[in-house]
Amino acid sequence: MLAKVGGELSLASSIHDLARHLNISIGTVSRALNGRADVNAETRQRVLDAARKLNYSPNQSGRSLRQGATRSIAFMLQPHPGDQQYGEPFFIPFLTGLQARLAESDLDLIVVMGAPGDYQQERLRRVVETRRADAVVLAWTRRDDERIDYLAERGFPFATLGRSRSGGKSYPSLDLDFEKAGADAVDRLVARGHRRIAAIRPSLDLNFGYLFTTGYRKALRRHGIEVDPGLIAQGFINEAGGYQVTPRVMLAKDRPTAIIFNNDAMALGGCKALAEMGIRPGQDIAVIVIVDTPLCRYFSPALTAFRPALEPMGQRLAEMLLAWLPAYADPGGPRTMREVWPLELIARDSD
Amino acid sequence: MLAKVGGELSLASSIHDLARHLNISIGTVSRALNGRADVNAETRQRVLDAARKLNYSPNQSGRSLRQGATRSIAFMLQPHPGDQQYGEPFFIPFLTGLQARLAESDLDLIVVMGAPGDYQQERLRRVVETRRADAVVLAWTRRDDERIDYLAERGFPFATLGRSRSGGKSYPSLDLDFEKAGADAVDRLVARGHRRIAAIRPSLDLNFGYLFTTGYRKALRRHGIEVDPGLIAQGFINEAGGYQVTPRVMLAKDRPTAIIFNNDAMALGGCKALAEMGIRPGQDIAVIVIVDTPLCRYFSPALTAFRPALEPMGQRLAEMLLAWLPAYADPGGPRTMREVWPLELIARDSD
DNA sequence: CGTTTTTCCGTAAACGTTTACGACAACACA
DNA sequence: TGTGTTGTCGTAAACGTTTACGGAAAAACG
Repeated sequence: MLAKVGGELSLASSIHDLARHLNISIGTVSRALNGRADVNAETRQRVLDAARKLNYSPNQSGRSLRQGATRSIAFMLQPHPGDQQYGEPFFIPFLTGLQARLAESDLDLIVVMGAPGDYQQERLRRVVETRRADAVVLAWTRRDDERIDYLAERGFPFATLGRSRSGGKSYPSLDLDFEKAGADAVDRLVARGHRRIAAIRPSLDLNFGYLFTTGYRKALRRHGIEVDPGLIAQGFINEAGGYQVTPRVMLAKDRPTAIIFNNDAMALGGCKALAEMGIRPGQDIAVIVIVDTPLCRYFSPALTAFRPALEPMGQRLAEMLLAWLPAYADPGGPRTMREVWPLELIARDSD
Repeated sequence: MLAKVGGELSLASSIHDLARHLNISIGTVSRALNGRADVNAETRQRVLDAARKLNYSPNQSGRSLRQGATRSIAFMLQPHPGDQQYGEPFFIPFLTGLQARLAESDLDLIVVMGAPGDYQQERLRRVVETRRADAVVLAWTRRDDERIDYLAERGFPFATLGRSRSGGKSYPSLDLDFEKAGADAVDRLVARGHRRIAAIRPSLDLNFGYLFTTGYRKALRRHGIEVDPGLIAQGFINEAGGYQVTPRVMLAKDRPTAIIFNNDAMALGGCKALAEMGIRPGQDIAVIVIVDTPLCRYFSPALTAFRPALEPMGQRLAEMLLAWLPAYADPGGPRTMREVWPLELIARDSD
């Protein structure tokens, strides 16, 4: 039963309409709807029925204002400088999980993207200061991340996908064990007889690049292999980066017999460069990718890669974040500070 | 100057604080901030200065409630049934453009994703009925799209990325000319001597799949080539779909000498299948992809593909949508109904 | 039957804005 | 001087909720 107002279909039916229709007060309607105890069972049923019939659902702006909570979480997708369009298939399943869990608690997901090179300080401020979201989720944390400093100082709730060096602050974070993956990749290659192993990675400023490199170096040393700086190359975290940079390690005095890519996009670009040099992954050189995507599986040859459980991670981080929000979780409940998830090796044909 | 309240850092400073601090009324403060004419120039300056000093920005919930507008737009990312995780690198640049333009008008972007197979009717209803967004952007429109019917019937503002068959409704939409791209691909292949041209596409229910197929068929007939159903295969719009389905057309009595893929992901899967059959794209068979991504460029051989201008499209659709929203545009301004953008051929090495 | 407790509901304030309205002073004009 | 106009600002209502509080009726208890 939508009211016709001035010839236009009125979308809104307010709690007042409902109350008037039922001949009871709006207070009672609200209490009935929100499952409060002090309302007669029969009354509640009548309210529920009427709400369904009148197609009523509470106006979110009204609720937000009254409760001081917007029921939405902002996800800050910070592009890496130098990154181009496309990219980030990585985030889609993560976001799927995140959004699914938030939706369960009736929370919306606001996505804030920045222009490349924009470090989002401004956009973040806007979200925080205008109270557009109850909390934010940060992705692609940097080793020193000013966003974290800002939020922590403000006391604004947040969670991060990825770790950061900034110490002393307490907030939920979820990360992948890039260090172990880097080490595992080396172990696997060494076990297969490789000694000259190259690494293609993004800026160390991106914490996962740093972690990966750390694992790579440690494992090499553990095997008594000297780390050759000529076998480590840094590029933009995309196809172009891998393409540009891979030839450098291949032109080292003593050619590597294996390459570890920190990223599927870099691997794709790198393999392109290899192909142009007449070098075939899986035959002439071993290739391992740290973050698996469908690309790795369907590339020819299929690329051995370390797979993250992205969708469950999204769900989990939402869970962790909610536990920190007094409005949505009981304050006494358990609150997890940080979790580091493993990457699962998917052995394929490239190494 | 943040006020300490009960030992906790108070994030909010309301318009009342500002007014008290300046010894003027909140009405004047509001008018000054919103650039109304009836406020003294000096007073306005004082307000602006104080707002900056006190770090004030208006609470969005309060504004929303009063103005009846949430200043946010919801983007519905509807997964195709059968689609898996990852996927949709396509949407990232589109979203980047969309969000950039919305941010210019101080609008936020809410992203609503659905579980695979979930047609989002429910999620859409929630957004509309709880007034969480002022408008909705639909993606991956289907030939008959119930979401469009729902929104149009409700009179809720929306725009679509992609066309739909549903007639008589007026709303802004932006689409790519898949029909022309399909035809152009055929033309190009025919010009290069091909007569047996296969097409790998998703369900015809997805409108772009339908449009592509239409263009493909028309062009073939125009060249006097009979359309062979055995050369058309339908699969899920992802790598697995292309992989599963491509062998079917290759096993036709009279083998195709060229394949057009409707999608980069399907192309990747298809090329994998081809590789396993010992068929090399660019040498043993010509391959063209309709929607270009970095994958096409960095694949070996680089895939000839039709490229969309995704980021500008995102901006444009935001623009078109805003023109339809009385709250954000002057009602007399020009309103565009539908635009169809071309896909640019990027000739590479696969055909 | 009187008192206390419980059950249920209405009243009204509050959240932070924006804005219609009116008031007042200053100014212009005749 | 009287009247009209303009410029500036304060007052208060309104947006749609939730919730603290109190009150009336019903139930429980002695």
